[in-house]
Amino acid sequence: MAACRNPSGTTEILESRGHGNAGEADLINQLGAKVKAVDPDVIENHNLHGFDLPFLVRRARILGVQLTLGRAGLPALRVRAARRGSASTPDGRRVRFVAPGRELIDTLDAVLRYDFATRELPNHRLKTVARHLGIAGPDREYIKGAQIYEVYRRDPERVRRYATADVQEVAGVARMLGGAAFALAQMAPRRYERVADAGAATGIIDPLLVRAYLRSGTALPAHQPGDGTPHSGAALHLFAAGVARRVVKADVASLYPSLMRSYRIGPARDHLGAMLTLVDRLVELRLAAKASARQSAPESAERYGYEAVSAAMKLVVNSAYGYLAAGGLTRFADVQAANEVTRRGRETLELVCGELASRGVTLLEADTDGVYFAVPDHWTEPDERRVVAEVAALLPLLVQLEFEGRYSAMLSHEPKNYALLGYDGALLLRGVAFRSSRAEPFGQAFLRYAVARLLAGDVPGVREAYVTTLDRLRGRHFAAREVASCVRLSKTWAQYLQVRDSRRELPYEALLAAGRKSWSVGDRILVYRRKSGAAGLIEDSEDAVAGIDSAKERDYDIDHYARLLRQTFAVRLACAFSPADFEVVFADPDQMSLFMPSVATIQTVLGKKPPTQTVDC
DNA sequence: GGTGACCGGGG
DNA sequence: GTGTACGGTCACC
Repeated sequence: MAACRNPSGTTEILESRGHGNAGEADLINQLGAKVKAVDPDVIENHNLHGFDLPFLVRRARILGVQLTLGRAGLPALRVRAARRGSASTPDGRRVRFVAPGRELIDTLDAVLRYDFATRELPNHRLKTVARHLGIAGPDREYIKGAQIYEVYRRDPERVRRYATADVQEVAGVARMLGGAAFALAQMAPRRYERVADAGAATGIIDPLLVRAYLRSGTALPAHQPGDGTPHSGAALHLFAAGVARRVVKADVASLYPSLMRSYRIGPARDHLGAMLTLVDRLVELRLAAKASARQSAPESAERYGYEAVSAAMKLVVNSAYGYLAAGGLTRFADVQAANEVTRRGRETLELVCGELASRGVTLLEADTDGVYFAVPDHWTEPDERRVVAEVAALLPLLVQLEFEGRYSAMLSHEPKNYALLGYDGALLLRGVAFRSSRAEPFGQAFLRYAVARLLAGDVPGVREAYVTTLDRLRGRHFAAREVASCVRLSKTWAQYLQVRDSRRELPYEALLAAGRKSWSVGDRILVYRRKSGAAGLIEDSEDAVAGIDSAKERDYDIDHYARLLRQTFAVRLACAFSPADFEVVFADPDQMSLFMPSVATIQTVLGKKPPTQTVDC
C-alpha cells in the first residue's frame, strides 16, 4: 500500500490487487504509472532517501520490475554519493537517489536543519515533529511500525487512515520547514534537492563564490591544502560558580559574520572579495525580507515566503565562518582568516565583560558571543538595559550587543552547564550536567526538583527532595524503570564474548540474563542494577512475552542507586554551598548526628573563579 | 582531551 | 578518472 498526495492536495491510496509477489510487482507498476500521470516536479516524504526509495529500489530489483519515477525518456533512478541516505555499498558509503527531471526532497533534512537552530525536538520522527509544529490532527490514527501488517489484515481501513494522515503531515512539515531550501534554490546555482540536503558551506556558499568568479571572468584560485596552522576557537569563561540572583544575559547577534563584515576578514585567496560581498548582500537581503515579513498579513503565503528567505539567509551567513574554518576542504578555506575572526570574537567578548564589570555587575559566565551577569539588588530592568546599551555603544557599528533576557536566579555550575529560573517561574536546565539522555529518571526528577527549590531560595526544600528520594529508593517505591538507564549497544554478541572475561558490562549481562542472545548494534535498551549486582533488563511491555512485566519489578540495588543519587545528581548542587553546608543538606537521614546544624539557616554561595580561564573549543 | 565511528529515520 | 559527500554524540584510546 502507498499513500500519495497530489499537487492539488488530494490524497490517494494505492493498493495491490493481487497476492504475494505478483501483487507487489503490480503495486510498483501502479506507482510508476501514477507518477507519470501526475508528472510532479517534486516528490517529497519523510526519510524518503533513507527508507522509501531504497526499499522500493530493492523490491523492484528482486521482483524484476522497472521502477519508473523519472521524467519521460529518463525513467531509471540514478544514485549520487551522499553523507546521509541509503547505505548501499559494502564499504558503508552512502548514496541518494536521483529521478531525472524531478526533485526528490526528504523532509527529514529540513527537520534536522530546523532542530539544529532550535534544539526543541525530542526526536525527528514525523509524528513527533507534526505534533510539535501543531499540524497533527486531533484524531490522527497511530499504529506502531511493527504492527502495521497485522492491523492491515484485520482492519485495512485503519491503515488507510494512518497512511493518509502521514502524507498530510509530510505536506504540513514541508510547508512549514521547507521554505528556506526552496528560497535558496532560487539563488544558488544548484538544483533544489542538492540545496535541501547539502551543508550550507559546500552546498551553497562555494557554488555562489564560483559563480561570482565565472561571471567576472576571473580565474578561480587553485585548491590549497591546509598548512597545518592550528585552528583557535572561541572564548569560554567561568567567572563564578554557585547561585546568583537578578541575572541578565546579553549577546552579540550573528557575532562571526558581523566581525567578518566589520573588520573585512575574508579568505586571502579570494582576490575578488566575493565572500565579503556575498555576506554583505545576504545580510541586506535578510533585513529586507524580515521587514517585508513584518508588513505582510500573518499566516499569509507572502509572509511565509519572506520568513523562509530570512531563515535561508541567516543559515548561509552563519555558515560563512564555518566555510573559512573548514581547513583545506573547500576552495576558499582559510584557517588564518578563521583564526582572525575568533580572535576578534574573543577580543569583543573580553571588552564586553570588562566594560560590564566596571559598571558594577557580577560576571557569571561567558561563551563565544554572550555573557551572563548578576546585577545589584536595587537595579531595575531599565538599569539592566541601560548598561547593556552603554557597552553596546562601545562596539563597532555592525557588531550589535543585545539584551537577550533576564532571570530571577541562576545556578552556575560549569561553562555551558547551568540552570536558570525565569521571573515567570519557568526552569531551564542547560548542559550535559543537568540533562543527559542516559540519566536515570528518578535522578533526573530529583535534580530538576532540587534545582527548582534551590533557585527559589528554599534550602530546606532541597534537603526534603533528597530525603524523600532516598526514602522512596529504600522503600522500593520506584519501579525498576525509574532507576534504569537507557544505553546504546555498541558490541555484537561475539564481540562482547571476547572481552567478557576481563570486564563484565551491565547492558550485555542484562540481555544474557533475560535470555536474549541476538540484538543489533545501535539498539537502545533500558538496564538497571539488581540486588546482588546482577543486571536487569526492562522489556518493552508491548513486546514482553512472559507473564512477568519487568517494568513493574522493584528488585534494584538500593545502595547502588543511593550512591548514584549523591555522587551523580546531588553533586551538581555542590557549588551552591560551602563544603560543610553541603554535608548538612545532603546528610543521610539514617546517619545524622544529634549535633547537625539546622538546614533552615543555610545560605547559598556564589564562589568567584580566577579570571583567566580561556578554553579553545 | 582528542579522534573516529556511527546514528538519525522508515514499517 | 577525479572529486564530492551533515552535524552531533558517544565510545574508546
